[in-house]
Amino acid sequence: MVRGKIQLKRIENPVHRQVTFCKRRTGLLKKAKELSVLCDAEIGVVIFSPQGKLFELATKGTMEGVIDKYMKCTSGGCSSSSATYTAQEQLKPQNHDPKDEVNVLKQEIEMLQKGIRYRFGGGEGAMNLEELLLLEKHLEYWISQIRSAKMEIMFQEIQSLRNKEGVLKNANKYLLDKIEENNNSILYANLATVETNYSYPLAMPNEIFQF
Amino acid sequence: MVRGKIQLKRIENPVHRQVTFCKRRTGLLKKAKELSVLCDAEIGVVIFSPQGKLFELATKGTMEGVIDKYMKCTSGGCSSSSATYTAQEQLKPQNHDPKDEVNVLKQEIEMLQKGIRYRFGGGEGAMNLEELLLLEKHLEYWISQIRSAKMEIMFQEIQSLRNKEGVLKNANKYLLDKIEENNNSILYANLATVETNYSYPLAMPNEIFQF
DNA sequence: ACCTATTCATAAAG
DNA sequence: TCTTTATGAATAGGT
Repeated sequence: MVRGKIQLKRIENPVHRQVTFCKRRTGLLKKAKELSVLCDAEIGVVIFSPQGKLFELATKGTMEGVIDKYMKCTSGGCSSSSATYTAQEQLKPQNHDPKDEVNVLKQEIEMLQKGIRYRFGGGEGAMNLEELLLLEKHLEYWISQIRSAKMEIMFQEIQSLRNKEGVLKNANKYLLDKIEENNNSILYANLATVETNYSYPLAMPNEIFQF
Repeated sequence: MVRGKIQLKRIENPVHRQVTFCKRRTGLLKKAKELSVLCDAEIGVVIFSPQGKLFELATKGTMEGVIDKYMKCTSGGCSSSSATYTAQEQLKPQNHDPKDEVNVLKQEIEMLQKGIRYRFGGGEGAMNLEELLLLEKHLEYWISQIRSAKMEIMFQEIQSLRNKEGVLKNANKYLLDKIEENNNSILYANLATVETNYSYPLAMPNEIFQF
């Protein structure tokens, strides 16, 4: 039985890790096959165990076919333009919603990283140092943008939770005072009835009721 | 709502198929990432939509790395560490305390960035492409490490605050109930004194003062 | 390997 | 595309 949410960290117990690897590997390949069949997609999955053992799945053909297609896509243009970004103002996103910004920037970085990997390998399209410096600066900038956008979202959440905490604490304080007040009323009510009928029998110290 | 078991065949309705593709693609990549993290496996996933659009995920490095490793595995034996991947191994910090890790990595990055700026500018110490590639990979890795360490800390804070919130809410609820109870007791106390003609003026139920 | 309480993923609808 | 919701599917931990 699943106890609590899973933690997204490396499983330290080697036995558990091995069992989980086996189960989830099966699950992953099953999901991949399902996606391929249901949606008519070509999918390649490669899994290396920590020991370096290979597990693979290629739907609609061979893994080599998938790799070839992948190479063509990353070099040519399955995804959108990989034009050079030179104008500084293009670096500054107009969008001011942090979440959108994160997604946009993630995509941009992904694209650029693809570009770098490809053109880095040599060949006619290889980049020179100047181009590389520019790209690196762009990447740095974009990474910092993503990070600060994420930070902003998380800080907002933390701030909001802290505010909630404050409100609740005040509410607690108020309620405690209220209870105190009520207790005094009870005490008072009883003492009052006592005093009017018995002259002095029960002058008990109030501290008894101080909690 | 899911109606019955899924049929493992191509979804004919194009809208449904597109939606399902989007959802399941996300799910598949998430599962792959989880498997990689939990079990320390290197995984590459390549998905081509029916329209030929590429979606990819490579854990622990680049897709090129995965493909290289795959090629080596399928051609020769799958025995682990080849020289290409020794650098990657060395990147893994042994330290598992997030805060220390952040500081260490920050310093390393700062140092490296200084080094890059210096050696990038040309002159006798200028780096060649290979060195730059290695450095870029290091930077990418370290930046991601810092980010995830930060994320972990912040998530912990958020979790802690959420817990606090829950505790305080429960406390509030409890206190409100208590007030209700006290109010009833006041009513009871008054009624009692009237009815018994003050024979036992102070036999008040202790529970009133139990907090 | 099997079981099952739980969490997770997701199809359909809004 | 997002959110919601009801339900099927995956799976962690035990046996």
